[in-house]
Amino acid sequence: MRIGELSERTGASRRLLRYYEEQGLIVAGRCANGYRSYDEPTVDRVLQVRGLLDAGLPTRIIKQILPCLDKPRTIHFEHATPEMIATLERELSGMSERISCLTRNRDAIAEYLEAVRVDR
DNA sequence: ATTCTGACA
DNA sequence: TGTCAGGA
Repeated sequence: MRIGELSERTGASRRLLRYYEEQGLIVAGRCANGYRSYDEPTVDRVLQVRGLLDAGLPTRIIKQILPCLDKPRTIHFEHATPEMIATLERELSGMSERISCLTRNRDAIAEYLEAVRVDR
C-alpha cells in the first residue's frame, strides 16, 4: 500500500509517516515511480510506534527496542539485549519522574478548580 | 488525484 | 508537525 492508505489506517499523517521513516522507526520500499510502498505488518508497526511515542518514549529509544516489537500492544523481551535493558531502566526512571510531576500538577489544578467551583 | 523532496512568515 | 513549492 502507499502512504495515503497507511495514513488512513494508522491515523498518522503522511508527514509523520515520512518522519518516522527518517528516524528509522519504520521501513518503506519504493515503487518504480518513486512512491513509498508499505507491507501489511507496517500497519501494526506504526500503531506500535505511536503507542510508545504517546507513552513519552523518544524516537531514539524506540529505535533501539524496535526489534522487540511485533504485534500491537506487545513487546517481545526474548530479543532483549543488555544494552536494551539498561536503556529501558533509565527510561523507567524518567517515566516515574514525569508521572510524579504530572500528578503534582494535576492535583494542584484539581484543587484550584475546586476552589473556583465553590465561590461560583 | 497522489506522492516526492526540501524548507520555514 | 503543518504546509507550501515545483515536479513527476
